[in-house]
Amino acid sequence: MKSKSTSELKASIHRVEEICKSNKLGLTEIRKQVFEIIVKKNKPIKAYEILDKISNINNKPSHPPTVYRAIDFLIENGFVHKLNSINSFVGCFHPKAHKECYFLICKKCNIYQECCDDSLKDRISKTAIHNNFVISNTTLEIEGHCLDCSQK
Amino acid sequence: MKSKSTSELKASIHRVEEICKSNKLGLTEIRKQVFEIIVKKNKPIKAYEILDKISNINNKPSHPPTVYRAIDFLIENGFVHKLNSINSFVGCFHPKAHKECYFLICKKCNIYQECCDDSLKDRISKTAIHNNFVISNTTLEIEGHCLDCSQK
DNA sequence: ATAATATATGTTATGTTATAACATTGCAAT
DNA sequence: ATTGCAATGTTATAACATAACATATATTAT
Ligand SMILES: [Zn+2]
Ligand SMILES: [Zn+2]
Ligand SMILES: [Zn+2]
Ligand SMILES: [Zn+2]
Repeated sequence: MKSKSTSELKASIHRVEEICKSNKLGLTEIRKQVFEIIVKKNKPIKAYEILDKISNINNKPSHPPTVYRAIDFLIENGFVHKLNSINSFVGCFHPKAHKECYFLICKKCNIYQECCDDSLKDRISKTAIHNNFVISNTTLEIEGHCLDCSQK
Repeated sequence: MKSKSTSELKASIHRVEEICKSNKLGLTEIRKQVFEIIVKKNKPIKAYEILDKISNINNKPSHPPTVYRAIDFLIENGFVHKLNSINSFVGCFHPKAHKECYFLICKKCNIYQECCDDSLKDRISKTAIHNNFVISNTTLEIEGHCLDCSQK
């Protein structure tokens, strides 16, 4: 459950800029700010915490729709994920590389780990097929304690 | 994605009563009412819909804490699951038989299917072990369309 | 360049989901 | 009877999210 280095964070931001440029996606100032806030936090972050930070950065109060719209854009384009079990958002460090990924979330220190496991994806899609079910979205979130926190 | 018959629903309610009796769990009137409302709905149900129904049943307004407390009791004892991706609750039809189960949720007709798949559980727990992670709770929710709805 | 169009943001208000805090009740053990 | 405990009632508010409409900014067509 390693945390991200500064260079990884910068690379992540740069990658999003590139993807938006080449796909003609409007990465506006607000959307960029929201993405940066999310990846720099490096832990699951809540919408209203983002709202506070945006307000501070721009020296004027922003409002919930501003933040939620930016989040929607980022999620739609695979740059950010929502963790439904904790109403929080995290940056994706391998956008466009996956459809389903899953998350280990430490309840104590709030650190998280995004994982991709093809065999897990396979099992899930086999189950879906077996049930004649067409998947549009998968939520797989594992809450518990990371090594550090479970040893304390 | 078959729906439950009346007898299955009754059996489910009866089973909870038995489990509570033998485990000395206080299945109070309100808790029982909430459980019945959830299983009879037979689709994911929202807390405030339960609240309305409880108020009607008892001919007096109930309040959110009443419902949320009952839900907490039912979840703690494995009788009910929360679907985090849609802020809704469903009855469990095999309580005590599992730790992790997962859900196929149709976005259109709102029907759901609870599944248990040992190989899936195994994969998840292997990932957790590999990451030195101690699981306390797993959320696996698959949204999409059921056979009927994807054919329409 | 100008107008038309689409996209994004600002703003106000409100809807939805969930919990904190404290009072009251009912019941069982001493 | 008194204490203790578990559950519920009650009031208020916290936390999360969106509807609706106004305004601004960027793109495109003329
Ligand atoms: Zn991702
Ligand atoms: Zn931790
Ligand atoms: Zn279950
Ligand atoms: Zn359906």
